[in-house]
Amino acid sequence: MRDVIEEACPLTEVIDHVAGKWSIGVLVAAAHGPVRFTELERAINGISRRMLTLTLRKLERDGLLCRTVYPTVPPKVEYTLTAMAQELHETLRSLTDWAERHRGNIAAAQKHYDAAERQ
Amino acid sequence: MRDVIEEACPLTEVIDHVAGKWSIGVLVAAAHGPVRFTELERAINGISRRMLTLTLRKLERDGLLCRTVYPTVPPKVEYTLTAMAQELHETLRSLTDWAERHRGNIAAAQKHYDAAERQ
DNA sequence: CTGCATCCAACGGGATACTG
DNA sequence: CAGTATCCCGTTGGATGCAG
Repeated sequence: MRDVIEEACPLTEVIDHVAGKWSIGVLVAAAHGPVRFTELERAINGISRRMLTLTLRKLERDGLLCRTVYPTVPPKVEYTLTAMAQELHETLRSLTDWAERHRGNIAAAQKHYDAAERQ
Repeated sequence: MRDVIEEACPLTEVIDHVAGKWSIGVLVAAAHGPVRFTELERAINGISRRMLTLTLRKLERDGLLCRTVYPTVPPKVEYTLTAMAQELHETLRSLTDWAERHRGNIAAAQKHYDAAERQ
């Protein structure tokens, strides 16, 4: 069998861009237009300021998020998905569909597996 | 804005199933038929026995992988994707496409971002 | 051949406090 | 408002050795 890592490489790259605990949340929250820092903080339940900042920086670095600073007082910063990220967001819909079709099966499989182990 | 976590939930679930460092590799390696433990170990470059085992168990628990033991000497174990996992594997193709279309842009964005930071 | 057990290092991520 | 700085801990994953 061929080296599978090389074959799967582009796939793992995508995953890495969104694999953080909060990346998907930001992606979804910013999908329908520009969002401000505090809006994100409220929309993404449980995220800390620190993690929000880190996630935003990472997504910005990857070219998925566009950061616009308005030099006002108090400061105002808006985050927008890039075209690339919009496309990704739509692509991810098929994954959501898969998840919704099979989440029941998965839960059942896990339950069954755990029951068998405990014996 | 609504609670985004809830909305993105099924999506993060899928990611979790595949987010391990090696899960995708196993998924791809097993996509074209049953594979044995040692085959996987060789196909997935750099994986340790420990991590291979852990990854296999996790995928099996999630109902993505089917484990068949042949009670021979020496032992022989085959891993096969379940129908659900096959479906997932095909769904992931669209992600691969996205990655291949944009990996250049992403690399450029990162380079640009890093250059701007270093000033 | 196919694992499991143990030890250990690195990293992600939470809590908290401070700032332009 | 939109961050940055520190500290700290749990989890992930690598290395190695043993076993059915």
